[in-house]
Amino acid sequence: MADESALERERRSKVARWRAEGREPYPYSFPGRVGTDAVRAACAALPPGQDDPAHTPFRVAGRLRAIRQHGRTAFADLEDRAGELQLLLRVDELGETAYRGWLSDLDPGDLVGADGTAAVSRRGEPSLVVRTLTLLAKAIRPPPEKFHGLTDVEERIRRRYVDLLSSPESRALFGARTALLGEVRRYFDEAGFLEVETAVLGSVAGGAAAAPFVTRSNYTGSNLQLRIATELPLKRLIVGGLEKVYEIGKTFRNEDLDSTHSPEFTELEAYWAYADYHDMRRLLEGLFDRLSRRAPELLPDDPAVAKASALFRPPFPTMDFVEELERRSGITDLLSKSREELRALARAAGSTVPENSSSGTFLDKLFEHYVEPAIDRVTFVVDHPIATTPLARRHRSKAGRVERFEVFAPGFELANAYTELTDPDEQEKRFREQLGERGDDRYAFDEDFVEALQYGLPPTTGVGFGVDRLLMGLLGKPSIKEVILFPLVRPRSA
RNA sequence: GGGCCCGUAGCUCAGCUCGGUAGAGCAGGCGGCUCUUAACCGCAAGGUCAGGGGUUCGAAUCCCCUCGGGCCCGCCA
Repeated sequence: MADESALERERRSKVARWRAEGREPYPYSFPGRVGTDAVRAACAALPPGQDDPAHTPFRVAGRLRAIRQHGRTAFADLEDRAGELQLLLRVDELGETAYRGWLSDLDPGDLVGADGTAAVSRRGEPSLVVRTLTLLAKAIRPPPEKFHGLTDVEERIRRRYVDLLSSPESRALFGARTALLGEVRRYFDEAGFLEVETAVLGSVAGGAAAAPFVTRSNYTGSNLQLRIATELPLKRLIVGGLEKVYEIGKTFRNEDLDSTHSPEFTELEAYWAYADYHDMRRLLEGLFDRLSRRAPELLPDDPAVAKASALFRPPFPTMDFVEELERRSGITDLLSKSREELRALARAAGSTVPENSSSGTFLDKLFEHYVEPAIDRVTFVVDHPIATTPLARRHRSKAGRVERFEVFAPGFELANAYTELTDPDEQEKRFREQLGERGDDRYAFDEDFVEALQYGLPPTTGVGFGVDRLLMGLLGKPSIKEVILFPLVRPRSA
């Protein structure tokens, strides 16, 4: 890569030639252009082989994808965000000198503007008969091969811009991501939730069990952590009387990247005062229903999307965590098992989690082993044992359980919701229990949060879910990297 | 952290099993062609075979190490 390729030399010499002729290969602007869809629309009324008799002028701009020369006529495909449009270059329109000049100076990948009139080719392709071309930026590097594009996963991630410029499908996918996020926002807004932004940097990352990224503040002279969840600040806002809040933002966990985990991911959490987890379930079901209808509209050409998003249409099956686990594993009386017994059962199921893990971890491992592989549709798993989380409220009728549900898609967990624990004294006790059982200082005891609860947290339900995973599920993508524009990669070796 | 697999021209790939000194398509160059759309036809050009080391008369090919990536497992919500 140190030496530029012969291709680049060739393209640079074209830039030099351009400048030598007093023309700017990288102009400042190109006002007045319309989308290629406007020209296609004007072509809709024309029969094959016909130029627009009114000669209505159009100005378009975009990237050249392919150039097909036929001696005294040539075709070029111009692509903008609205789609692709065929440019028709004729010696008769441009004159011999200009025609030859353009064909020798232009390459696939160049950004060009074109002025001309609508026409439909004899083969029926909507086209623009070009009167004037303008070079808007010369591409020194050639685009990927026109048919296969960029296929190497690493290259698609490291140079996402090349993936995007060469793949309309990729652009459509990330466009759909933004549109679906907009749909999520509208849904929560319409339901009366206030979108808020809480701090990414703080002295203690809490609300989940995960290793944080640590950074340093020059101002305070102390270490700061990047948030691992937004749960605790959002509940403080409920204490503050905001009643219904949600946040969509990046959350950071200092872990490996794999097909369902990314060290930085987009999380949505929502908290709703005076409601419980049954209400939250209904709210989420409505959201899933809406997204499952929207996704195939956004990507109508992808059959995988239609199939995957159909899984997000209600009604959803419900699984009782304890009953389902007992049924599938043959274990009886699960809730009365000691930590040692749970550890032995987890080991027997093939788990290698450390000796000193908590009861909750062993229960999670058992569920993961016996139940998760059997989940083949979007499923609500409900009423987990208390030991699995310190933040959910005890179940009002099932002993030894909390009011919690998790949503599972085939292959991964999507969402986690509770009727929140609001009693400050029990919250403090539960924090201490987890801390004591695990002896792990990553479960930082957030005293200020307990103090906030002492001012009074109304009855509240809350949910958190990974937006990237939701998109994977809706769009049928097997890897989280497919739905994140710039996933973390190691630096390339020197 | 463990296992398996991959890295060849700007891009997409073949060659590696069984060692003999690198091949195609696209893109680019030159020439031809007034309706193509993965346009077509002809000619010429294009390579630190990821990097380093080893075995060998000879290494893209076999062995070892390093880097980057993929998949699975582990860890981690």
